[in-house]
Amino acid sequence: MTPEEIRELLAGDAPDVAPRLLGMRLRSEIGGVVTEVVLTEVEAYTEDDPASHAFRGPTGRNRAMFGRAGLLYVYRSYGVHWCANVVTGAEGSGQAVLLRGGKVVEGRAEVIRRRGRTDHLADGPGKLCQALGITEEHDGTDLLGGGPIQLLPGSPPDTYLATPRVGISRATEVRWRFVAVAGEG
DNA sequence: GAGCCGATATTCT
DNA sequence: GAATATCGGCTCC
Repeated sequence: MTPEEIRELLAGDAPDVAPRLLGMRLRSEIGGVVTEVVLTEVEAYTEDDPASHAFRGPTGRNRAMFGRAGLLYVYRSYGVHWCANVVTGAEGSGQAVLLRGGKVVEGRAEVIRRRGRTDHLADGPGKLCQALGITEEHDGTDLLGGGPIQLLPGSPPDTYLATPRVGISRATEVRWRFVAVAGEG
């Protein structure tokens, strides 16, 4: 799968794109140090979704969500953690897929150093960002343009679950959280 | 393992 | 002033 093919895939709607991100790899190269995870848990957020940051239109924080498919949207959660999303859909539509968790496959020693522990390295959105060193400086960067944060093809899981999303109070009935079950890499 | 709680930027009421 | 797309440390099983 080429970067062009991934971009084409990401131009679809977030709920369709999200499960296809499972098994793909997210790689970061910061200061010459490479760390990489395989994505195992994601959530879709769309333009007409009351739980989405884009629901009330563009703001200073969410402007990256309205860019072209394949951009990275980074926001601060609870004033403490960073969370990363892949922008999907047509430019200006305000969709994204939240990257909720992954499995470290490269640069494990560096991830342990960044996280300050040896377990639960990237099993949550804030942890995944800390593991890869993703911060506000990467907000709006292109994941398919050879930048420091890259989305690469991988092996899709054998199966995945679709469940309600986590940590939200509106539109809780849609099952737009996708979790890899087996063969995640 | 489950439940409580503090940290705190951005947005909304 | 309140809520939020969280996490880690603590307590009590």
